[in-house]
Amino acid sequence: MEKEKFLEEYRHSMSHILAKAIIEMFGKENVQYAIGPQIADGFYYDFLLPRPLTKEDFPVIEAKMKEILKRKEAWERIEVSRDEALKLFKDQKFKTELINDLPEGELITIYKTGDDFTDLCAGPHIDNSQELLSVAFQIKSVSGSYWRGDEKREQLQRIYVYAFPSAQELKAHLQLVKEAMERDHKKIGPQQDLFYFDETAPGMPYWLPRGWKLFNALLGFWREIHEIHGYNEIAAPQIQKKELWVTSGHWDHYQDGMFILPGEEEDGSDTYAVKPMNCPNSIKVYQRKQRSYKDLPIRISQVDVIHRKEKSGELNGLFRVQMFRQDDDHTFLMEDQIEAEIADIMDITTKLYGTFGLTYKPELSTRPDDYMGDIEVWNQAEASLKKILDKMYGEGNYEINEGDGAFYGPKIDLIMTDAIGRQWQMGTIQLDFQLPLNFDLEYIGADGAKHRPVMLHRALFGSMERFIGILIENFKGAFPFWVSPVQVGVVPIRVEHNEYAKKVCEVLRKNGIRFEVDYSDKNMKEKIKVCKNYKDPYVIVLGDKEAAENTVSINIRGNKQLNNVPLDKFIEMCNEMNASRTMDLIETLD
RNA sequence: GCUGGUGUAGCUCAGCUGGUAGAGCAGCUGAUUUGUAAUCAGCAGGUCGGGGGUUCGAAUCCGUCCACCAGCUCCA
Repeated sequence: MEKEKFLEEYRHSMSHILAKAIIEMFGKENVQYAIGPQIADGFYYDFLLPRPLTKEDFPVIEAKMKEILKRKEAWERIEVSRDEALKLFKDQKFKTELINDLPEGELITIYKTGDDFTDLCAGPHIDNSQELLSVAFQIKSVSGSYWRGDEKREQLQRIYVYAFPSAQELKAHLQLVKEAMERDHKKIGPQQDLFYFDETAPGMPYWLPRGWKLFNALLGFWREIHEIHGYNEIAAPQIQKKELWVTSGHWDHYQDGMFILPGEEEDGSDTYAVKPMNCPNSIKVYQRKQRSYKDLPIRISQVDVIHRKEKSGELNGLFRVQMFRQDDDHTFLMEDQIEAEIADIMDITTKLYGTFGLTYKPELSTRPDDYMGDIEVWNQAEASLKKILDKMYGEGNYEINEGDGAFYGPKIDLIMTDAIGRQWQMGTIQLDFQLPLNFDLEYIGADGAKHRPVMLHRALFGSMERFIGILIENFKGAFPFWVSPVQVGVVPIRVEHNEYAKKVCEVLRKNGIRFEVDYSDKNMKEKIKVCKNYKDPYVIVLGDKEAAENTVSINIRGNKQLNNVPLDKFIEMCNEMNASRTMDLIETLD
C-alpha cells in the first residue's frame, strides 16, 4: 500500500516535471497545459502546442526533464483563493476553466516547482525534485486526445510517459510491452492462417479453414453448456424492413451504427437495414405463440452474423470489427425470476471463462443521456441489478459506470483479465423493460390475465470474434488441445509410409480428432516445420517402425518426444483432452 | 470522425539528395528419399495502395481518396 501511494505520488509529480520541460522548450506564452494524471504504467500530460511533436522530440524532452530534476528544486504547496488562482492562470484557458468549475468553497491548492512553474493541483506531491532523481522514465508516445474527453472540443497532444521506481522495473515493463506486441492477434491470426482482412471489406474478417475450425470448436463448447442450461438456439433474417427498426427504437437511437439499404419507395416502406443486433428476431419468435407464465423463462439464443458501422479510426483487428457474431440470447421472464436467472448466467460465465483460465469482474452501467422510455422504469431496472450485484459480490465491490448503459436498459459488463494482466470488456448482461413495451409483449399469468414480461439480453463471450482475438493473445497462438484448429499434424516419413498414415488418419477421423496430413514427397523435416509453425499441439511421425508395430511417435508442442506410442493409447489421450477440455497438453504416458 | 504515422513480390524488408525496382523466406520445376524446426539447383513472381498533379523523367516531390497502425471519441 505504501509503495502504491509512492508510485502515484511520484508519477503524478513527474507529470509536472514534463509540463515544466515542455514550457521551457516552447515558451510559456506558446503552451496551454491541461491535465496530467498518473496511469497504470506511468503518466501523461495534455498540451496545446504550436506544432505537432514527433519521435525526434522525445530524446530532447527527456533530456530537458533530467536537466530540470538535477536542479533539485523545492516544491511548495500553496492554498489560494479563487480570485488569486484565476489571476495566476489568467493566460491558461484550460486551468481557468477547471478553476471556474470547482464548487464554491472548495479549497484550491497550487504547487510551485522552482520559481518559474506553477500548476493547479490537489496533490499530494513530493517536497523536492531530487526525490525523483532515481525514477526511470521514457516517453512512450504522443497522440491526440480531446479536452475533457469531448470530441466536440479542442484536440490536444497527449504525451504518454512510462515511469517506474527503478531502471530494472522500467526494463521489465518494456519487456512486457514487447511481449504483448508479439502476442498481437492481428499478426498471429494471418500468420497461422486463422483469419484475414481484405481492403474491400474493412472490419469484416474472412475466417480461413483453420480459424473456422477453432471458431466451431469454441461454438460447440458454448452450445453444449447452453443446451444444458435450457437455451434454444434459432437462426433469423439478416436484413429486415425499416418498420421493424422503427418499432424497436434502433431507427431513432442506433441509425448511425446500421448499414442501410434504401429502397425505391418515397416513404421508405421498402427500405431495409442489416441487423446490428439480434433482439428483434428473438422477440418475433416469442410473439409467434401465446405464452404462459408456466413457460417462463423462455431463452431464445442466436449466433447470427450482425453488422455495425463504425467510424473509420475505430476498427482494431478482431477486437473491433464491423461484422461479427455475438453468443447472444434474449430471455423473456417475470420480474421475480430476474435474480435467479442472472445467477444462472453468472454460473455459465464462470464455466466458459474458467475453461480458459480467465477471470472476470462485473461492472454496472447506468442510464445514458440518449435513453429510451420512462425514467421510473429505468430506476427500477438499475435498482434490481444493483441488488443482485450487492448480493453476489458485496456492496461496493464492483465498479459503476454512470451513463454507460444501452439505450434500452442498464447493463452489467463482464471485464476479463488475460494472461498478462490486460483487461478487456467481453460479455454483457442487459436488463430491458423497453422492448417488451414497444413490441407489446405479453404472457398469460396464473390469474388468467395478460402481463408484460421482462427481457434480458446477454452475450457472455461478448462476440465470438473479440473472444477469439483474446484467446489468440492469451495463448500466443498455442491453444489448448480441444480448441486447436488442427490438433494433430500427421507426417509420414517417406511416401511408402503413406498407406499406414491413411490408416491412422481414418482412426483419427472416426474419433473426431482434427488433423492435417502431408502425403507429399517432401522430406520429413520440412513437413514437421510446417506443423510447428502452426503450433499444432501434436505432430505424429510415422515410419517403418510405427507401421510395423501399429504405433505413432509424437512430437509434442515444446519439442518433447514420445516414441512408439500404441495408436490406441494416442487416441485415448486425444479423446481425454477433448472430453475434459483441459488446458494442459498431455506430455507423458499413463 | 479527430491527431500523428505507415503502405515496395504471398511474408519480412533494401532502394541515399527524382533517372521506369532488389534480397531472404514462401511458391513452382527438377534432382535428392532423408527418423523429429530450413537438402541442392533452376524458374517464376511487383500497374511500388488507387486515381491526379509538378517534371524531359516520379517508388522517391505535392495535394486527394482508400486501407492499416498508435491513441482520442465510441463500442461486443
